[in-house]
Amino acid sequence: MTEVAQRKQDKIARRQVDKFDARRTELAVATLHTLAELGYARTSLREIAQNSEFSHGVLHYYFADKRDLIIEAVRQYERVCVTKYDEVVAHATSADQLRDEFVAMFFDTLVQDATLHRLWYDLRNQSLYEEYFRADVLEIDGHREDMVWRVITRYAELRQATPAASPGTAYVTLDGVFQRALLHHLSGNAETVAALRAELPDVMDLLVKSSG
Amino acid sequence: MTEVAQRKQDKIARRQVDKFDARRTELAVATLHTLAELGYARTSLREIAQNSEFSHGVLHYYFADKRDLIIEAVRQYERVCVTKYDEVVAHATSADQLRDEFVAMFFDTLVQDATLHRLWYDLRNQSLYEEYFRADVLEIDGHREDMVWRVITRYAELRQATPAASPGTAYVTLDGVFQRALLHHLSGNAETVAALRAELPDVMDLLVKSSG
DNA sequence: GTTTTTTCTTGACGACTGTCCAAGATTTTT
DNA sequence: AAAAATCTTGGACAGTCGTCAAGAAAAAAC
Repeated sequence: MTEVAQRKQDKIARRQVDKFDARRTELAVATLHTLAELGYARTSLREIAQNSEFSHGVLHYYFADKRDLIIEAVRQYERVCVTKYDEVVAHATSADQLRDEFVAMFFDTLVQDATLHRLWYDLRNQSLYEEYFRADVLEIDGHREDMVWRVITRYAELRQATPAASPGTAYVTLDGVFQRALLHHLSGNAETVAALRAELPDVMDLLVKSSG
Repeated sequence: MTEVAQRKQDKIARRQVDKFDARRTELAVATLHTLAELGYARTSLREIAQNSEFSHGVLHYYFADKRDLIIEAVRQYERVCVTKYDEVVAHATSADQLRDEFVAMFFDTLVQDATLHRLWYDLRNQSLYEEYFRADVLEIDGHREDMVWRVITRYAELRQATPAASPGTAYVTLDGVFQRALLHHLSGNAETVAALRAELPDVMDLLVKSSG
């Protein structure tokens, strides 16, 4: 085969791979939405297919089995949800501003992306029972911790203070508040959510201490 | 009917009810263990029956349906797990002792009752998708918060300090540490668990402040 | 335009699910 | 000892599940 023909072949092969991957991603996104709506326990392949424009059989053309599909959906979640607060951090010029905008973003995504967030907690928990996507969960959890840490260190910096807790503690605290707010939001308990919102600035201040 | 005969009838009726309830409880406990082992998504009635000494048909004699059974299992969980730390609180005579024994108990139950704890988080999360046992979940969550608050207030008292956070914040923080420790424990990540253990005293101190 | 390759649909499979029920076993009451 | 009430079994039921394969449809290559 000539060099030119070889290059042409490669280009075709690459295009096919790209197309294949694009469809995989498309189906993984449909899976993500179905999971968010129904939860891990109630999501079937036929239901996923109905949330796409294909029939259920196609899923086994693009994925080895259900696990393979769910792993890909988890990775889609990662791409979506782990840089939410970075623009707030980059944009804020004072501690009060960062705090206020963080709180606003926190409760905005709580309401806006509630089903996606409950899916995250569902998946993290399922990984306690089945190992097959645990590695992805741990990776995402790490990225979430990093994101929280960027917020807290920047907040401390603007306050001319230092963090009062480790990255891990800061993460589980804010994540705990979020989990609780999500539970009460989905339970229709608006006043509890409002109380958590009013309290979140105090929680942030708890995580930094004034003196260096 | 004479008064005596009436009383006798009542006694019989009560005995029957007691027996019925005893069997219900027995089956609910078997359900709880099956759920802890397999998780909500993978627990079937036949599997539950196999973890008891009865056949699967009997479950519909004592419970209206699967939901009814799971609700009862959730309530069994509540009876088991929400007074763990009270003896530590009652027994401790110094802040250091309370802190050390709390940490010890914390990581003891983490390992000892790991499957039961992961079930709790699973059920709390399922209640974000289905409403039918959400009330029980919220009640249990409240009891867990109360328990944590008893620990923290007593710890602050012994330290001659006051709590630095609200009951809710204190709860989500310690519960967040626990969730994270559980995840890494079940992932076989012993050194991360050890790090969380080493850090837990600092987290407790974060939740109380020295000056009144 | 025809052949080849890729993509997708449809229907079937065996296994499993919650639910219900007829029948029998067991216990309690008379 | 007979009768009645209670308890338990095991199988049938209508669905649903993940998986797979044969063939239709579409796209690409020639």
